[in-house]
Amino acid sequence: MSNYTIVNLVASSNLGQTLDLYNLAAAIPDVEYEPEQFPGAIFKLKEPKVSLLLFKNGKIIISGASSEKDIVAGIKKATKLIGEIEKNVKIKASPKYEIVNLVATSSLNKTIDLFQAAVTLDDIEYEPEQFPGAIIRLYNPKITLLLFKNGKLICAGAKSEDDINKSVNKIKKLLKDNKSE
Amino acid sequence: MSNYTIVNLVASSNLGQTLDLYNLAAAIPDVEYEPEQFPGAIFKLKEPKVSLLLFKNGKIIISGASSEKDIVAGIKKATKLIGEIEKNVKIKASPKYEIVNLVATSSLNKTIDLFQAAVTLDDIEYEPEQFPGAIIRLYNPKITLLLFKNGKLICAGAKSEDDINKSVNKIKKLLKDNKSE
DNA sequence: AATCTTTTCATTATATATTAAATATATTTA
DNA sequence: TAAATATATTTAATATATAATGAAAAGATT
Repeated sequence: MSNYTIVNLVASSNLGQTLDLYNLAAAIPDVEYEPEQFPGAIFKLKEPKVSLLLFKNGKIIISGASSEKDIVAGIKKATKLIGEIEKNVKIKASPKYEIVNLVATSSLNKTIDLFQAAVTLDDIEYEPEQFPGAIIRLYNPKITLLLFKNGKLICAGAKSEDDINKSVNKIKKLLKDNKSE
Repeated sequence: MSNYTIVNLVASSNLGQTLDLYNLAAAIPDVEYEPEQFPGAIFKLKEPKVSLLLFKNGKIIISGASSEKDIVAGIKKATKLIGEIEKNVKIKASPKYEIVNLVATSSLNKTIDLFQAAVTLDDIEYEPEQFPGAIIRLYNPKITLLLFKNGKLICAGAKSEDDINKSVNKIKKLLKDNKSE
């Protein structure tokens, strides 16, 4: 089992009702809507601290949570506030949603020679001038890792915690012999 | 007496002989000369770690030292290396030089409300969007201070340590009543 | 059919911005 | 033609921006 910390969850859901985004933005101070800039309205909640993207067709995206609990709480709270304006929108006890992206941090607990890693591994990009971390792509599970020379890493694109576990274990194995002075 | 740390000394001196900068750059690897870019040649020493600007007329500028000892050592070492190329240049036991700028850091040991300082003091500029520190100009001695909200400050433009002492004491007095929450 | 727009989050390194001073060139402004 | 600014060197302080990753959504643009 690997050690990691989930730092961001992104989920999609559907309110099942069309939304009048202009109306919502006018009625709720925390809703920003600039259709010229982006077709979705932005709804920022303080507690739980998550951001929602609201679309005309009722689909929504929730991001910024670090647990599924906050995803659910965020959907419920937003639904409640939206429901006060748009009468057709109802709060559900167990809103359906799908986790589309999970971002986590972890550490190999040793410094890494990224130049060496760049020649040892296959799907790795390392351009220190452009970005200080190396970009490693794994294909099963399909996730992308950002690896830094102090051994800290970011795992992005996971659909489940199992994906994170597998990829952290995989990269640990791949870099078992990486030695930095 | 105030607490401060000298972080940079700039001094000017004169070798008393004209220099062939092209020749020096060709003979000494650490001398860079690009007349299109700057009329002086740049001579970087590792020990002591100082940089010298060499001009055709023999005048030189030494910067990067944190003590006069390093200024003297830097002039002697550079003179020796230059003397091996330019035979007229001689090493002096006590080279003459003038300290033209002294930069020091210090601290008021308390956080400062820079917005409040900006309205309380006279010759102060504070534009946080542009630079996080406030710029304070003192006229006797004529030095400029950069003051940060954590109380740390930089004193630039001093000709002597006495100038630093006086200005740090002065700003301490001026900000005696500045209270930050 | 791609790519851009926006939101979130961790990570790290680098760049920017500012100050003073001397030096000596070129360029720009008045 | 005189004065001012640009070039380059050094040094501390600090805040902010950038770079890159992934994913969904629905528009506009290429």
